[in-house]
Amino acid sequence: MKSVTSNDIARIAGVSRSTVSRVVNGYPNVPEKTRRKVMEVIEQYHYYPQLSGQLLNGTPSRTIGMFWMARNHFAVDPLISSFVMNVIDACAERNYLLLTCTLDDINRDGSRNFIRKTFMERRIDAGIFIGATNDERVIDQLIEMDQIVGLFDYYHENENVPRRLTANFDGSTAEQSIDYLYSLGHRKIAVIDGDLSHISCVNRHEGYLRGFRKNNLTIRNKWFSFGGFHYQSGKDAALEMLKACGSDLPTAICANNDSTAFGVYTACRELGLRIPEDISVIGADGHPYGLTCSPPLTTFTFDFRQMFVSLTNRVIDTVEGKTGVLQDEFFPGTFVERGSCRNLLDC
Amino acid sequence: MKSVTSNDIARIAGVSRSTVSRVVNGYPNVPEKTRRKVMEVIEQYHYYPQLSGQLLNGTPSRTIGMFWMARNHFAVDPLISSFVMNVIDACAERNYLLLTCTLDDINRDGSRNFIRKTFMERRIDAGIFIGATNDERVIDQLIEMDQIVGLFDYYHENENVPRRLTANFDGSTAEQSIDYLYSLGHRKIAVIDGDLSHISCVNRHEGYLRGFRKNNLTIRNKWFSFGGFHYQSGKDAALEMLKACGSDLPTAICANNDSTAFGVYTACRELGLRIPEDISVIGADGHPYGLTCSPPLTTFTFDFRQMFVSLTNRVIDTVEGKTGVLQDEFFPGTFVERGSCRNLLDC
DNA sequence: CTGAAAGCGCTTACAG
DNA sequence: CTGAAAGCGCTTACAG
Repeated sequence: MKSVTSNDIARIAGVSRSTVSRVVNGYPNVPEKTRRKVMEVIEQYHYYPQLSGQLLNGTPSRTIGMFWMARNHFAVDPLISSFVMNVIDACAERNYLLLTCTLDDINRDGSRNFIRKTFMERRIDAGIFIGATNDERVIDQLIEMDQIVGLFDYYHENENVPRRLTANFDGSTAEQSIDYLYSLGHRKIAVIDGDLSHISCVNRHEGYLRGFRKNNLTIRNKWFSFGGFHYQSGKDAALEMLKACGSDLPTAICANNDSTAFGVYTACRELGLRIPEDISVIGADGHPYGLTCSPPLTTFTFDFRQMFVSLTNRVIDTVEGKTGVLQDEFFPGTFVERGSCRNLLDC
Repeated sequence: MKSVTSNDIARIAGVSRSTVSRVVNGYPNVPEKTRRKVMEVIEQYHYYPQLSGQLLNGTPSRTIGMFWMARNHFAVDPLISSFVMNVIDACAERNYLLLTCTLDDINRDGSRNFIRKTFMERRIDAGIFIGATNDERVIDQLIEMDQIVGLFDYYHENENVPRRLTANFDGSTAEQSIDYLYSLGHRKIAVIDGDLSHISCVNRHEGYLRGFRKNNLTIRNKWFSFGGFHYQSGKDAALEMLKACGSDLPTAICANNDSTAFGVYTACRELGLRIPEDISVIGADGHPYGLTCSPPLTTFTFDFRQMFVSLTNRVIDTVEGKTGVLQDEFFPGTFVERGSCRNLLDC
């Protein structure tokens, strides 16, 4: 089916293509009578201007990109899956579309090229990245190429880099985790760190260290172990760490995030350790499973909806040339005491 | 920054735009030496052909649309949020992008117009719909306009409508729910139906009725109540129904889906009814919360990842002109017995 | 093997 | 208020 063009509408309505364009774009210099005549034909023939012609004339695409730096990996996690819905909603509220894809392996040049291509093709007015490591060079390249980039959990030494918007976790929750456990009488505290190529994990790592020092706690190497972001890595790291401890077990474990904490739960169960009777666990994120797991997980919740809605709006503000847009934003965690930490002072 | 065009590349490489185009598109009739020369210039200047020019010549956009028939509504549900990640992954595997948006109110003409516009602008090669009601007329309009449409949970009287691909639930799980409860000795069974403007809910409703008839159970009006898709509607419907029952309570409740079942849990808790001691509950879907809620929910699980990956692939196959694509697919549920149904015959 | 030319559908000064 | 014309960046017959 040949689609109807502005030429067809112009011919049928008895005007020029210029006038059709003026009507479509709502320009004021068209008398009401002409406007009505043209609109009637447009509606009758279901005319919609094609994107290609508009793009060619520099009209913005009103589309935001969203790039996931891994594939077949996020759908299993309800928390991470919700991120994209938040961004979709936020875009839609501003009358933008979201164009998104997962990258199969960001370390392949093909993936980086694909990202650059999506920007340079002018498919999108800006792009948001999830899961970019601290040293991802494609980010810098895009900024150099004058592209607008939004980053979730991304390292930056310099604030206020033009066209770069960030949303990050306030890392002080890690220190507060140690304080809290200390206040419950815990002195032998282990840590399951996350993947330190992500800034949130680095910040939390340093927060744990501050907490240890502040409370004069011994930092034992064998109680520090490195996980990732996810359930399985938390489970593996906890199993390895707890087995290596022999009988000299920690009384509490700080997990880098809630998904990791759920892995710690499983590891403890496999080793016959009860939570919180034998060992306490504290997480960070506010994963929905934390409410219903057994025992419910004590953690710090973050308002992810707010984080993504704000980031998306700041990206769109920048696209639209607004000034004074807040470029770098840190979001605080809220402590939620549930049932996974034992008070040793009650004994 | 003025972006570099095929004209620039042609000039610098000392060839014509035609040759640049041939190199970019990998046509065979370019000698290796010319190809290398042009590729060098392309890489040096970071040249990427703009979408607008290609679109204008009829090149497909390699983009699939995904429309959510409600806004600010899905992010709260981890099951529904995962749908989009599955589609994103499936598109990415085929080297397609996903363009998606939520509609604020499908009953406004503006929303329908926005959908038509997104297709007609040629932004997308096809579109997938989530949450369309049985009688959504924009679907028929799109098919009439030769667009390719993928539908999740959508009614159809006629099979094999050209360019229409569907993914639906096998509705027999509802009948099996009744059979199962009957086998446990339940005779007083209530039903919380879903929103009957969605075909899955209609099919389940009819399945329940078949189950009642088959097992010679009385269908009492006051035990049939109508919820929606979500937690709150399930809770409200259950509260109303249970209060109306007075002392003549059902021994079991079939919830249209798991989210509704969780609402039933809350309603029962508020009324001081224990599950499964006082009342049994069975759901359908395989919601992740069903594993960790208390008691774990007996349900029928569906392989949503498979449903969405298959639907996406069939849509893309159709876009690419493959023949013999399976148009209408039903997916079976798998019974998973957990802890929410009591065996009355054990007493 | 390769270039000149036409054309895809739109918008925007420009001229009237 | 409105039309003719130029131009946006690409691809594709066509001619050589």
